[in-house]
Amino acid sequence: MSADPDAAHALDAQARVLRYWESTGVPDRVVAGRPDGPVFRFTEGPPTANGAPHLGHLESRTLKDVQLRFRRMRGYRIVSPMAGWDCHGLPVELEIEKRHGLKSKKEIEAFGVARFCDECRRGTLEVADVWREMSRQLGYWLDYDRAYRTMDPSYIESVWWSLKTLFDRGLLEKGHYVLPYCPRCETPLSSHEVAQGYHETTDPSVTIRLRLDGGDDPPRSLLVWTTTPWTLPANLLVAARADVEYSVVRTDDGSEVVLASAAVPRYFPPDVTVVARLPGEALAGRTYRPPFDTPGPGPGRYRVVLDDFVTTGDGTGFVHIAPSFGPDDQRIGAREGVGVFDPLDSRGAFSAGVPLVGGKHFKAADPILVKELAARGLLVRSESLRHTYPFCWRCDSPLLYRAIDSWFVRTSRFTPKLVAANASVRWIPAHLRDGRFGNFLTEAKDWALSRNRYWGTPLPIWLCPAGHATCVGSFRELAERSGAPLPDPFDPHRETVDRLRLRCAVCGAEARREPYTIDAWYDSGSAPFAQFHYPFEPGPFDPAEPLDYVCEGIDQTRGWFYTLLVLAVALFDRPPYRTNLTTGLVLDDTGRKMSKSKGNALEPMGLLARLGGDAARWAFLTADFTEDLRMQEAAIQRAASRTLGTLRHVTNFHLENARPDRLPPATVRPAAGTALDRWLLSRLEATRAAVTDALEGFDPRPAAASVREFVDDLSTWYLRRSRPRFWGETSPDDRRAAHATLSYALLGIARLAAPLAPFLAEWIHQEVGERGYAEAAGSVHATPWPEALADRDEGVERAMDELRAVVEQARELRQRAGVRARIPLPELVLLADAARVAEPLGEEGLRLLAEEVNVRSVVRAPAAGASDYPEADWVLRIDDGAPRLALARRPTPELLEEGWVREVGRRLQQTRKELGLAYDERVRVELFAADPLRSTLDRHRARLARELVADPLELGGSPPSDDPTIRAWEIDGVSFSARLVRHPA
RNA sequence: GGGCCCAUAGCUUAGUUUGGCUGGAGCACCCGGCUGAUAACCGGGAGGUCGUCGGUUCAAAUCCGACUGGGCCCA
Repeated sequence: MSADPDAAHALDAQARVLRYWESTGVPDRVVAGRPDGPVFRFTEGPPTANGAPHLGHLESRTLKDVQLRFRRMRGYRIVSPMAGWDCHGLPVELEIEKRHGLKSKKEIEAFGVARFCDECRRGTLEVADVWREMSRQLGYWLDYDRAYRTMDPSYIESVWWSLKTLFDRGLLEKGHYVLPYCPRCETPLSSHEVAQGYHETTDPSVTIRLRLDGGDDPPRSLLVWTTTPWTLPANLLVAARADVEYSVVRTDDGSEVVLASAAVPRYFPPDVTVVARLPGEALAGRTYRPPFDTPGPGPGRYRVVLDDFVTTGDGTGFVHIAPSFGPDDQRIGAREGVGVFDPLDSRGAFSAGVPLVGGKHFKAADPILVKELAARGLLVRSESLRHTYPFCWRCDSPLLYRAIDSWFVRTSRFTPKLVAANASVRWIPAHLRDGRFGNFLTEAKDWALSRNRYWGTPLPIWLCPAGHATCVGSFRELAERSGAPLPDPFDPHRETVDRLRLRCAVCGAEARREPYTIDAWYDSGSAPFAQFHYPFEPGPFDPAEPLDYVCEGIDQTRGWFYTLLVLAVALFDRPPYRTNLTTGLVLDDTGRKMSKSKGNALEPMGLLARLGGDAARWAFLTADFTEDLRMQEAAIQRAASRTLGTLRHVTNFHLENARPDRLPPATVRPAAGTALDRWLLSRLEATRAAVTDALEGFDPRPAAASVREFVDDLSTWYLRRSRPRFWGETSPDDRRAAHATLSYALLGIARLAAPLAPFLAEWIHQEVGERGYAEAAGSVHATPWPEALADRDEGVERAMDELRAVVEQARELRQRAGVRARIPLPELVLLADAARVAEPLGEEGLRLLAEEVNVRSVVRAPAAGASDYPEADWVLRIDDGAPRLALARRPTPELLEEGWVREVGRRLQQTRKELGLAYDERVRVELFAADPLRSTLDRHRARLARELVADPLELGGSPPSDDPTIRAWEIDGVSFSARLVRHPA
């Protein structure tokens, strides 16, 4: 599967762990936490049930899982661990439309609403298995078997309850307002849906003139700029601004045009003749000839009105007003009493009666109308403009703003409460609270809730002929008001509820349902209570308590994070969540947004299959996930193998040593052993404290960093300096102490890393702990979070840091002395303040130094001076003018000889390894060297033979030439060679 | 037009909250060393206008202002 051996090991271990979890039911047992523990409130933001997961989902799910695993180990009960599915809305409808070739609502109605909804219901969870498998391979534990679904009758009933609550509080009302509208889907969208779909586009940018009525001589015209020529047939007014100065300019053809003085340079050369200047006020009330002769409403139209929304930043200082096609237009139209005129049908086509463009789609009308304006001499300038424009977030059609009947949640009535609730939320990163999200709140408009669609939670409102609205808050109420029992089972989607006629709650007349569904974002915002069928069934939902933790991508600030807030405040008068962790976007390695259409998307399932879940998690945990993240597979692999791979190797090393001798793991804190052991255990405890603090604070970055530092220390210092202890080269007791310390540290770090890298942690826990993957209770994820793993000894930690710094400096001295590391030198002297280095480690500290630097002895000499160490015999490290370290420059003849034996032995050991010999397997060795090396080796023949398990070890002067089985080396100008032959089995 | 975030070596980045010793580290590169777990590790080298300009200060990567570039969101 993967070419990388480290990834291959990780995948093997992961597969083993998954088999164990699944065969013993570990996740089922652990996922909800401790039943009697304190409650940790969480809700999984429901993904759209028919979209595939992308890398951003891996990121937020990693961050969710880390926190949930930590809380479980801390003894909390997770409310709730349920997965969730967002089943309703356009995404599903579009898929079904595509599948059946349906192109409009008319065709859907012909297809049959009941049949259509049925198809949607069946089509909604088709990708659930992919999500489940992604979670499995990422190690994201959720309860998928009891996942909540926004289309379930119980869920819908809870949503109805909440709608009725809003209705009774006067927060759910009908209005006729200009809204963003998708002509393809034939439905309005809410502002947070629109927010998902802005992108760059090119539109016409035309300036036309509108001839003013009256006796001007020469005739005067207003210059008007628009990027939506198709709205000109609906023009009813032109707006100017009272306090802006306008200029009357003479044009080449002798006529005069009026425009804001600030706009003159954009349209005319500097030497143009300005006939007059006047304030906008002076133009109020003037009438003009409309651009197109279309039958519009009432009197008062086609005149200049004043409004402060007019700016001169671009355009001409005159704004064409079509009250049906813009929020400001609507407001001004209403104020001026000209009503609205909407020549478009529900699909965005002009009605048949409109000249020139009758039956044409609004976008198709643009060029036709521009051409006509040109023909009539009204077109002053025609360009195109590149700008951002909203498109339908699902079907990508250009939206239009139009006045439409719609039901609203009156969020603008409680904006201050939204702001206050948000103020108490801990946002990570913190700037979102008052920045991007807070900014959005203060501008919050009413929430356009209703959708003119089919597959969604039906709006539970019935209208009687007198216009009284009856909102139904439960199935029981529905049955009572309809006067007949509901079918059993009852599925409250359009095909059933549309048929029901109710008794009006006000006048008792027959009421029909308002034929709308609701925004699917309302469904998902209801998840904290609706997943429990609140308030109809007893359950763990507490209306007084916010969620403790939510975590999603930044795109949810206008989506789920927002709807959670609105509903929590409107229904329960409290914040929705205490901590909100928001991730940035996941970008490709060149910093572009990943998208399937660009072909630059790293596909999450492939990534997981190649690298494993822990590697993917580690990449997200060690990066700054609050920023946009560039993801490169090679970088993920590198980051993961640096820490997780090293930890895996340390574990393997331990197992290779422990198993042949059946040394049991230390499951309780080992008794105080050597300084090195005490140091490692103190570091383990320091790591425990750091990881605990970080995860308590909901930020896993410092936790992952602490684990990485511990693994570095474990591998590059503890193990490196302890090796001979594990071979039993010290004493049996010391071997046991080293083994106990290492196994205890591995079991400890496994528990600390369990929330971060659950597969590796489980593997270590099982392998080192010798649990045999036998029972669910033995899982590392079922163990309590460690309270104290060892005694912290900061004195020892500091001392070891000092000692390691001295080692590095001594190595530098050795290099300056020009003596290879394998040749022992007689002495290292610690001078001045260095003489006190690592004192808490006692004699052992000096021994560690001696071994690591390869000197016979290390001595402290606080009182000595530089003159005691002449340069002929010593290399000195001098800091601030004073010598700190002195290293004897030359080996004695005996040390030199010993060093050469080690050099040769080392090369032969390497050859043994390359031949694939087991470390205790005998080998036939012929060694060739000239004097004086030959006689040196001869004197140490017995020792060499023992270390190499050589039988026999023969020594010759010069090798037979041209024998390809002979290996030759040269060190510092001295040559030797050898032939190793394995004994026949 | 408005809001928010970001900018440190070829790449990834620590340090910015609370101004203070020669701005650390990893990858890659060059030289050398070490290695019976390791794509590990160790020493040395090369590589930085800390985006630009200005201000505050004894002292600015850090605080303030303006600008440039990138990203996200809104209108």
